[in-house]
Amino acid sequence: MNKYERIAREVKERIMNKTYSSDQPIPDEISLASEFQVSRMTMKKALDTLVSEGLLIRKRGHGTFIVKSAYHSPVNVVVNEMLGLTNLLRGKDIKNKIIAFDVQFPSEEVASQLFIDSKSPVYHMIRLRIVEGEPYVMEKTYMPVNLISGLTEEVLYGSIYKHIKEELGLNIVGSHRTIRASKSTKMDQEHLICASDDPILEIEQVGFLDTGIPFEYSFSRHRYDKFVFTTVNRMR
Amino acid sequence: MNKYERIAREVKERIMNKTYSSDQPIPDEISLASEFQVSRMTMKKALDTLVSEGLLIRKRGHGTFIVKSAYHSPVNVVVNEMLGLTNLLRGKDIKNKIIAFDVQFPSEEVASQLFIDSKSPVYHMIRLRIVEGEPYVMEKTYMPVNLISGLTEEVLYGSIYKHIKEELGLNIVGSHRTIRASKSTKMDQEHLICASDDPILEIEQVGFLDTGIPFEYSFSRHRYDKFVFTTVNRMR
DNA sequence: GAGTGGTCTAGACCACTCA
DNA sequence: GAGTGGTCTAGACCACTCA
Repeated sequence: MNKYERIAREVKERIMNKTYSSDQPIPDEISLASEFQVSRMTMKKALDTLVSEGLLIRKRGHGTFIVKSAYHSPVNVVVNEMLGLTNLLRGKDIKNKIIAFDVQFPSEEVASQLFIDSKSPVYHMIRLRIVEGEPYVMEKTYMPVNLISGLTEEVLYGSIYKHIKEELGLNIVGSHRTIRASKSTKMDQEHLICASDDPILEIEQVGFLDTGIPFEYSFSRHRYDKFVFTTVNRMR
Repeated sequence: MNKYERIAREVKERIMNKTYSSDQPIPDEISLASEFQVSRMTMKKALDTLVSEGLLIRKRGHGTFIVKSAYHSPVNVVVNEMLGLTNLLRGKDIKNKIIAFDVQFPSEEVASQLFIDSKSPVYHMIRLRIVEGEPYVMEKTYMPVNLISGLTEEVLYGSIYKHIKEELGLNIVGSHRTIRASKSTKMDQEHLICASDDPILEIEQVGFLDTGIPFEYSFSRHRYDKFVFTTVNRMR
């Protein structure tokens, strides 16, 4: 582990166990750098990671303060969902039901999001993810055939992300997401077993690889009572 | 403007106008640092800001790549909503309707989120924000009276954030948010003029100051057809 | 082995805050 | 004026990737 990661972990521990009181600033960068025997830049980097996690606030000329609401909740639960549901809910019983699986030419929208042309085929998949016997989310996913090869029903019953990482050796690094509320459709009601007036939390996502190339365009429709999305927002 | 900001802006411009092709990595750090006549650390910092905006991907031993989907959408539209609706929709005609405005002792949940005790009074406000004549969002907000003083109906008709910044001289720096889909209530239907089966996109937020102290706990209920939330997600 | 980005150092100067 | 964090430098060593 890097120095700054180790130090960030230690400082976080001190915040959480109240070694540092939230009534006053934590020690200044120079003192901390000296205590941990690192350069000031490294100390700053350690603190910056805690700032981006929403635990600390820094103010030039003033000091570094603990964000009181940091004590509350495990923050950013959902940021890891990019790992794939299989990974996010590791240890739970997850079953997949395949509702659709075919290959097609992309619509204009799909081609545009995946940066491919309209004659380049895509996989089209709809899966229902069932967690501990309860329907959780229905995912409609498009992936370019020439990038993500070898998808089979067997893969779809397991983890597509695992296939991409382990079989294809590709690195998934991020996504752009749009989150919205939506009315439930007949199809939602049937598969997610929800009432006609139950809303749906929809996440539209373009996932990309470490080459910057998009590999998936998907719509995940979640039961409104089983899913929330959390973020930390920091102004400049 | 700092060097790294100026350089980030220039590189972003080059990405957008296709000076750098997305088919191959952009020039390496050392070449760029030399071109811009800065140290490598500063060049790295400039590129890191573009990575966090979702425009670039970096891969050790390999290079720095353009994220193709970056060309698409203006990313992170909503991150700035912390500025307050008045600021976000600057130039539009925004009217506020005050549905409730009183002072009360906080519930256990409110006291806990605001880190105050249950005998410390809070403002309780419900406002309907009307944009260009159309109801847009209904906000229920709690603020500690001993921190955010001087709220009046006049302030509520304008911008509370402006009051906090300009009259009280406090600095708003961030928030923790939870986003969910919700059924519409009778009250939503009445004020947001929506149908009984229209869903609501709800954002629960704890906002905090540069001292780390929470100053607001709010629930914003948005019409599902007028609001989406966008994020950039990056794995480590 | 050559090229890439990641981390780290030991300093410097500066902007901002408070007294 | 003393104390704080923000930026910047000119180097160093390293881990990773590809050929």
